[in-house]
Amino acid sequence: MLEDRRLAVLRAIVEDYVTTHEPVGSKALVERHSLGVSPATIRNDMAALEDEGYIAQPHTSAGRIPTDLGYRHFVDRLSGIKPLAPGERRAIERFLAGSVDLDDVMVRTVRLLAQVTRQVALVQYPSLTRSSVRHVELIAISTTRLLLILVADSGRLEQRTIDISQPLPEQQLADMRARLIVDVVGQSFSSLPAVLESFVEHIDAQSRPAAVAVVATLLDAATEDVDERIVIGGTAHLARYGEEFPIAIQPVLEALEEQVVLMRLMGESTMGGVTVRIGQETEVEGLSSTSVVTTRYGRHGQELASLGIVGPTHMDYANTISSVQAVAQYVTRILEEQ
Amino acid sequence: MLEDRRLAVLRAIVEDYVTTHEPVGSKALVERHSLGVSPATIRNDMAALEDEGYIAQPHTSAGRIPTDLGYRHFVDRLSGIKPLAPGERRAIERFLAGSVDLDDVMVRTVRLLAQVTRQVALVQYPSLTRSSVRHVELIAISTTRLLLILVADSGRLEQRTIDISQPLPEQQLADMRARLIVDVVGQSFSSLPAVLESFVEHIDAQSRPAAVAVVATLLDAATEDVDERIVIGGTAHLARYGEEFPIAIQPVLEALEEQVVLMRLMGESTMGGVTVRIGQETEVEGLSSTSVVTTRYGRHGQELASLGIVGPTHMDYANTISSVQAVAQYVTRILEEQ
DNA sequence: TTTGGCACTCGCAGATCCTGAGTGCCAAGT
DNA sequence: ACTTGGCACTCAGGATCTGCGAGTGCCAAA
Repeated sequence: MLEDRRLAVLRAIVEDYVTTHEPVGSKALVERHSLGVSPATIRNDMAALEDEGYIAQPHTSAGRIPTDLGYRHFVDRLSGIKPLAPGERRAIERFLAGSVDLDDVMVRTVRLLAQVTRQVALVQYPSLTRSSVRHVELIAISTTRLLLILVADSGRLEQRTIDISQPLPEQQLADMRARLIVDVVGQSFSSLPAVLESFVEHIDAQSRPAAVAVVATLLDAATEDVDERIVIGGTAHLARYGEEFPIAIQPVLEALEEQVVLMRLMGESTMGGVTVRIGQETEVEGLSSTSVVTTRYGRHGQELASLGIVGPTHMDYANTISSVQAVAQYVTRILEEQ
Repeated sequence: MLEDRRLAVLRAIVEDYVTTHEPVGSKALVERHSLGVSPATIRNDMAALEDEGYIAQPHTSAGRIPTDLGYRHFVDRLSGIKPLAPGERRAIERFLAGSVDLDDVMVRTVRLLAQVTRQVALVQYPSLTRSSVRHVELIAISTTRLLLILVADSGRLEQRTIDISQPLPEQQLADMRARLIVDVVGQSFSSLPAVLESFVEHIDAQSRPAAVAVVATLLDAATEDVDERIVIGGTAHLARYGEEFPIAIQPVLEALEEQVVLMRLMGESTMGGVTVRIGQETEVEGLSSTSVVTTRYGRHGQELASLGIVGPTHMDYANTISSVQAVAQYVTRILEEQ
């Protein structure tokens, strides 16, 4: 009972702070929520909550604001995910429907996510290692230069140019291409090293050197996960707070330009469900006063990559979480149609 | 003589303001520059310059700051472009050298440009309409679905999926692909509508519907310039000023998210040389207190697209212009090597 | 045309004061 | 064992005031 009320108080504080962005006091709390007790009682509870580290005072004689821990508790106890309004669902669907290719899907998704959540949005390109080869193409663009194109079933395209020491006769190139297609199409990218192990041996001794170069380049492209691409959008939303709140935008923008940081944020998502990292939990210097909400999206049950948002710790978690989840679902659906 | 000194004063004011970011007064001016006259004289000149609209006072009893017009005059009279330091040149070269594909070149370029100029950098992907077709590929990904891949000689890749009403026999697909390659490879994208006019007629009546769909999609992809992609980097530099100066970052960030705005900025560059748009000249609401410096880059003498930076009007124009130009030159070189 | 002199303006920084929201604690009430 | 009204206390933020000094415009003399 007593515990119950305390949690109700914490919840009320978070809710009020999220909407007003101002420290919330005991009196305001009882007025805005029907807690059925007097301010003095609330004050006792607040003192307790402060001792436990869920809320804090910016200074004496100001109201309380939730700490990272406070938000964490609030988020963990978030009952069900709010379903989106039908209008919103339709808007999302329409927004994504006209995409012509993967780049287009990514760009539209990031814009959509930024717009719906009114936060900075991040969308990671589908990982190659989790995709399969839809097609591979080998083209001569000069006598000593080949162009290798990889098409993933997720729609991702990769290209590499390959310098070969000696010209490769047309027929040999055609053979190699055919052989490559047979060996590789339909295989998962992660299995390519094994699949291609003996590739070179089946090639004419004469064009072995070229084959070696091709295999090396292909494997390089297929496993290059370090360089995964991430699209960012809605950075203008950062400035919206910027002026008024203790969020210096510069460190945030700087963090968002660090590929490494982004990969960490997007990569660590737990499988299934939505991951919320609050304040310090992001473990990124510049993001210590922001929260990161991510989830995975996929294709035919396979999880391909992550998307999510970055916003101030005092965001509307309930709505944000459901929006992120909804967008992920729709992207999944769109990708399956492609 | 008198005119000469006035211009020297304007120049001095711009230079001082650019370094200190504080209104500059007559006394400080004579101290920092060897103008050989007294402050009182300078004051007269300043009054004249103010009448002509080159400088302004934020308030009575403060120094003067240059107006857009003042910067414009200063920039127009910028003698020669400063060459970069050899160290800088080498750094640029090294930075770009390791690129594996076009995406990589674009991303590296935007980072480089942001880093060198310490401003927000913009890089536009090579325009399709100004490129030629290096290769075209047509792949069946299901019985009623084709994948069309276009490779531009600039390294750009485009893909489209095509739904066909009836399955297309393998041989027919191969024929169409071969025919397409013969007709299209080496042609400029802008000539494709003419080149493909009679394509359908040379195709078996049986697979005409598919051919029609393919041609339509191909032309659609080839002429879709509205949707040109632009990479942005270094937005964190905006915040560097942000707090201290009358640049509200939000409108700038918002402007940078508008595809239309970006296209206008990048598109209007005059051929050859560097374009500088100062303040209001950008003709973009949110960018009225920023300047935009752009230039074109290309490949084998052909201008493909633009790159440039966005920064506060009080930037170091001399250095910025030469950096932008230098980066454009190196990108051009790198693209030619690919 | 330049220059020194001089009165004038006005933004800014610092100091001071005041108000009110919000607290913690205590003693009384249930 | 909680809850509650009362009360003294704290302190951030806004309002007001003041003095300083940078910088100006103008004028008369060189």
